[in-house]
Amino acid sequence: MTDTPFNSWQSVQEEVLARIHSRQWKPGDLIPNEADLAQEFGCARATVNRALQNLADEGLLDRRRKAGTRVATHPVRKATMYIPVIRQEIADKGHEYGYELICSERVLPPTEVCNIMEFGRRARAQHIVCIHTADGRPYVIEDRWLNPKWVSVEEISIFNEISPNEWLVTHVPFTEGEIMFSAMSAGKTEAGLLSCKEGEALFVINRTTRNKQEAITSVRLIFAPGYRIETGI
Amino acid sequence: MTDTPFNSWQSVQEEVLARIHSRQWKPGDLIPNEADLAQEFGCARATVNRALQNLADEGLLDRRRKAGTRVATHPVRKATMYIPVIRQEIADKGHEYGYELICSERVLPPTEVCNIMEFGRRARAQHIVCIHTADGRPYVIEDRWLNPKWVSVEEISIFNEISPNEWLVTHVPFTEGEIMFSAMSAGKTEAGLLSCKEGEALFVINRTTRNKQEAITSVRLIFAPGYRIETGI
DNA sequence: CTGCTGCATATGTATATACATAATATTAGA
DNA sequence: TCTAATATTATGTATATACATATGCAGCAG
Repeated sequence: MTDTPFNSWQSVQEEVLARIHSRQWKPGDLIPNEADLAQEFGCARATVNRALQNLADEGLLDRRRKAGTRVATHPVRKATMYIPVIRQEIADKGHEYGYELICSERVLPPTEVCNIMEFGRRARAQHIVCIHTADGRPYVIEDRWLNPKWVSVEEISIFNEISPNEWLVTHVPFTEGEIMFSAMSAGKTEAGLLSCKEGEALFVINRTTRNKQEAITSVRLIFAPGYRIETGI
Repeated sequence: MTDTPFNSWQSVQEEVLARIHSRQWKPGDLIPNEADLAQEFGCARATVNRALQNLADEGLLDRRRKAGTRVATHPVRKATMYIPVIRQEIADKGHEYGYELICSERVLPPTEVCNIMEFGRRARAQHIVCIHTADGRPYVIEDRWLNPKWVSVEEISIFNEISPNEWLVTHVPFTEGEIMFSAMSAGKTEAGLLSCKEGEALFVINRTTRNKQEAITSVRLIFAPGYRIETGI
């Protein structure tokens, strides 16, 4: 029985969560409809709606009109990773940030990059390789292709001072993109830049950002050995 | 000028997004308050509120009472990864799923596991190693420690038939947990189980789930070479 | 038995209103 | 001038009401 009044959507959400966790409502179960819950909790339907909708967003409930609300059978583990600007990430860990431009050239991208960025075969693009360091030690290689349409030739010289990673965030807007996590073995190049042994396992993030379909940039971040990315669920 | 009526929170959100993307409202800018926007869009403040709140949830806006709403300076790239049950993941890719139990033993966990799970030093725990296959080829090693408090001795025999990964989802509730992505080199054991070469780079997911602080299980998923996890931003 | 139609129903959303809360800005007091 | 009390303001939320929309299901026609 509930003698406390559920007068906030958060408290309703907590109660619903408690019932799920206590298995009073088991995965797959149909739970009472909003109107009934509102009456039971002594609040408005809108309040219950807010709570249930939020839980549905988080993947704990499945809701369908007319069919009602049920506890998700496979509570999809949704992990939300926050991907900060690299300088920030290093600073947050309490290390001193460093940046070095390794290479900047305007060349024909490899077909792989052309495919991802949906480039014409003949168009040159800006290729930039740089490295971010933490307390002087290599932290991550940033290997990036830029659509020249979005970054003028004059602007490119800025990358002697500031990393594309950081500059782009505040200067070029994007509407959508893809991100991919994977692992690779250090080749000769990576081993050299990251001062690690060849063959070591490296964590890799590939990211392409677009503005209304059109690719702005595609980057591959190759982290030094031992890097890991963590979050709560 | 807006001659179309913004009579749904989605349309308001789109308009706001458009203004951000067009840089009419630049990162750091203070945008008009809800009441003014409501008037401009010809809708109720609640509708504007829903739209802005949603954008704030996605990290595109920063909102503070009294201070107002501004465009996020560092639009934190938030990547949401959906981590399905392995069987489902393999089935979704159109492969035939297979499962094999490699080892099941009740032993003292290594200190590393004890620390993560906050176990006593003397308590034995259930250790399970199994492998998931796609079309007969090794897909991922599941190396798991179970808190015996949450899984009875009788229940353990079920793991001859069904993977802990799958069984736990529907049988043991959890309230929170941590997840970590990293990379490792294949040792002799991993190479054997995944039939790959020693030293190959493998993608690794570590996950610990808890119920009200208390650890239920801690698992390490070691994927076959080439595995990657992707999502949109 | 099959397929279509329409009704009942649960969720989804818009609105006006009212008050709560946080945090800035202002003012009064020492 | 500095500090503390107070007013102002933008967002946050609860409420009742109304209507929109999807869809399961029953009933009907073929």
